[in-house]
Amino acid sequence: MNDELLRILPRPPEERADAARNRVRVLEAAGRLFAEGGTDALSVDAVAREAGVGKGTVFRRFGDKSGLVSALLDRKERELQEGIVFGPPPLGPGAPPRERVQAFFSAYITYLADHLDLVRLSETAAPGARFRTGAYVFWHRHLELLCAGLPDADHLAHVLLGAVAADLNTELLARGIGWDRVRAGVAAAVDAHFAAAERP
Amino acid sequence: MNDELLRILPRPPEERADAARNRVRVLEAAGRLFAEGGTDALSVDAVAREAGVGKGTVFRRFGDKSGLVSALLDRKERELQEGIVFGPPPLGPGAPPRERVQAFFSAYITYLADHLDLVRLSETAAPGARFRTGAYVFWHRHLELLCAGLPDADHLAHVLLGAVAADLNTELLARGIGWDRVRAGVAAAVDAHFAAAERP
DNA sequence: ACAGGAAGCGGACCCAAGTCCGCTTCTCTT
DNA sequence: AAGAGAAGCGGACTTGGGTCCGCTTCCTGT
Repeated sequence: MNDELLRILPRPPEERADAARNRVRVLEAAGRLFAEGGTDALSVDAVAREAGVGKGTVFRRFGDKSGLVSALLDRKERELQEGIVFGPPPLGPGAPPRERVQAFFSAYITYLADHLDLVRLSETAAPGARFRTGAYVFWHRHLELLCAGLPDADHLAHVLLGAVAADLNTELLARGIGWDRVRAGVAAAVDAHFAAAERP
Repeated sequence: MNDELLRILPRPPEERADAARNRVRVLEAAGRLFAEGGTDALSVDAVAREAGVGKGTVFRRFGDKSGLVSALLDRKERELQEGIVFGPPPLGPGAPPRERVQAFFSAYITYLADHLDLVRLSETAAPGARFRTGAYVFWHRHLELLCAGLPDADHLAHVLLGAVAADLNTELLARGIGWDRVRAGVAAAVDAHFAAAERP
């Protein structure tokens, strides 16, 4: 009967065994290379060689370099995402929108500060890559919902996310604007928008 | 006597004749190629070939591809810059800061909409290129001065400029968010910040 | 006019991302 | 157990940005 069900309802196409094996090989290789040599060591060729796999395989698995790096970041991103969906307020559900937005940016900036190089790589490896990652879509949607009361929440969410773009903040860091000022600045921007909407 | 002066005060190193000739050749070639085939046709190799010049020459003149494209945009940028420095209010001097900021973004968005592809190329050709162009420095300084009364004008100026980044707006356009909504959204952001500062 | 040195020139070369395609491996079906 | 077809594999190849360096052109001082 189990067999019957399986035949009748062929499960969504699963990853083949060799494919799955190579996925973890590549990811482990990439992690190793990054740990040793930073983003400079992360050429696709080098990753493929270290993983003992052909270059084509890497691209087949991850689409492009940006996808590979995103996959590397996936675990950390998920932590944040779970905190948003299931965690305690103010990051999780339960607090008023304004506080949740503040909590999100505070947490995101921590995440960004911890992984700036990789995030930057994942956002700039291909032009426009930033906006197509699952993560971006998630953050945007989250903010859009929280800003539902404000004018054009869709656009506003994009603009707010622009303030935590990796290449901008790499530049700010280089110019001596530290994470404390970034935190304060972003918080001020969020407050400004919510305050504007709260008034007649 | 003219000769004397010239000898005593050797003018700042001028561009050599052949160099100047090649600069205009390259720029004209690039303009031609772009007019015909858009940004896709703008590979450095193609530009060099069209200009009848070696590839190395292009890089020597313009530094990198981003620099070449910036040079293409230079004329249009200057118009805006002159309007800011010498033109009539509210874009030029004389109007209150808030209105000047609004006027700037309005004008900038018009410029951006007219040259989105080229601006995008100049901002993304090299990672971080955006922040190093003379134009960006100019816009940033302008905004920073106008926002002098607000908290952390330096950071704020960067964040506001983030809202008119070319790759973001390319994406917004693709998602059906038109220039009218961008205009409104940016104007709202500016207003929110100024309003926040005007209150106790 | 000319000599010397700086500035410029060009194209071969390098590196890294991404594509292609003939071959191999897996998995499903009977 | 075996055959067939899909999925995956790998590495040669393409493309495009950027560097290098021996040669040429220009400008300056005499």
